[in-house]
Amino acid sequence: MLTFSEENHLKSIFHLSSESESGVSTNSIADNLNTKASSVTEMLKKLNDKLLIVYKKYHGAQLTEKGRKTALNIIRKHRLWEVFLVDKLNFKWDEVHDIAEQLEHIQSEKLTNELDKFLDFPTKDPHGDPIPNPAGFIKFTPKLKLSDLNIGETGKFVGVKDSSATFLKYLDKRQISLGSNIKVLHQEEFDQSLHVGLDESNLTISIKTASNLYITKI
Amino acid sequence: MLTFSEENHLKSIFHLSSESESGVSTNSIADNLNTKASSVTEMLKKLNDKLLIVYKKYHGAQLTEKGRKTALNIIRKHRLWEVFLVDKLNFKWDEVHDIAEQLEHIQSEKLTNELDKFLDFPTKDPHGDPIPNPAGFIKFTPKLKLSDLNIGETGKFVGVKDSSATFLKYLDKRQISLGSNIKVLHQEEFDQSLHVGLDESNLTISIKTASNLYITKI
DNA sequence: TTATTTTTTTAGGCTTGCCTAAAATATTTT
DNA sequence: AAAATATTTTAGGCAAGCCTAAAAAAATAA
Repeated sequence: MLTFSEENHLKSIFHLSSESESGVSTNSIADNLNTKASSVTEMLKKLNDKLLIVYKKYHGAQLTEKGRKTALNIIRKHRLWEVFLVDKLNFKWDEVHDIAEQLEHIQSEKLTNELDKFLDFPTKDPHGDPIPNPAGFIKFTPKLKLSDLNIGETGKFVGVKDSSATFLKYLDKRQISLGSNIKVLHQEEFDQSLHVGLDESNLTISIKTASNLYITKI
Repeated sequence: MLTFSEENHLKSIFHLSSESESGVSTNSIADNLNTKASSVTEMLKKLNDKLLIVYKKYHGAQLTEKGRKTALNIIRKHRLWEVFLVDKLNFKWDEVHDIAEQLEHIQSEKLTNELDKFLDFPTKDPHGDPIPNPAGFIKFTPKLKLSDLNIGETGKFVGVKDSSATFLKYLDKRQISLGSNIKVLHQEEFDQSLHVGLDESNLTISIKTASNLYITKI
């Protein structure tokens, strides 16, 4: 049985691992969890002793297989609860994160699996992120950004890089929603902003926005 | 924002209050929460400072209006989640308590109220206990026990006093379920056990069992 | 490759929530 | 009402998880 703090550190290490090949740095974890490096160091020692990570002083942390499974189970719960909140309780996609951060720590394998069944075994959360299966398998899809497309190409909007409430609400306002097909029509030389076609209408989005939208090429 | 421990103490005081008119004793809270009296004393001081209880040294604790509202909100969440687990996720009534003990601490008013709506505003939890409304109003029904009935009288089984998994599973085995009408046919002089009629069949139940079954007279 | 800067760890401190043992108070018995 | 018992509080300690400041190590720049 892990504490909330231990679980949060594992989750953080998992998320940061995708960005760097080798060990995850102490500072990056501290930033991610809004704590201090010294607190993280303490925790890394503890997780190392519990065989959840491999930690070498001054060289960051890497999840062991056990740690990875544990992290993925937490992420599984987080994402299933997000689906529950949106699909069953009328929450918007920008309102679910903080509540799921609490719910992801509830300990009951049966609960998780019954919830999964109740939701009809969803494969993606409301932000398009994949939901790990009970065995800890997760289906990653290559992360292409809208900003990676060439002029004339079309992408299907399948996920967000930045899932802050601010960004999600902005997408709602622009009526950019998961599943939309977006065609890159033109790029402004001055500020790299993109003119795109979405449904029947055209709109302009900044390069910053475009690089936060995950797409699959069509 | 209260800690889990503060919430648990408030809940405990609320439950124990129904049994004693005046202050709830330190020891009874310690027993209830499986901690020690000295730990409870500390917490009572803290809750007193936060105006959630009135605590006088050596004279136990009583909830303030604020404390009562807070306790009832926790109980509301606990019981709504129990309904969710049984009605939506196929849990048995003896399996839900421990999970609801975790879920009751989730902080989101919107979540609680949306859950309530999703469950179609239930008034009772799976053990027959009333669910407080958002304002902290709770509908108590007089607690008559099956053992209080006279020979020949009939009661409708509406709740359990002891809601331990052991007792609940025992009731399942005897096919005694919420809503059943139970007629007291005869009482054994030797051990006070009761012969009762339930549906089409007759059965014998111990006086201990009978005093754990809440009924309303028919 | 030495000096400077950045990152990480160590040392020591704080709060919360728990504990045991001893002291204080309240309750019950005689 | 005094003595005996039971309950509650105080005192002091411990682990977890956080912090700041100083020391150590690693990375970068000169």
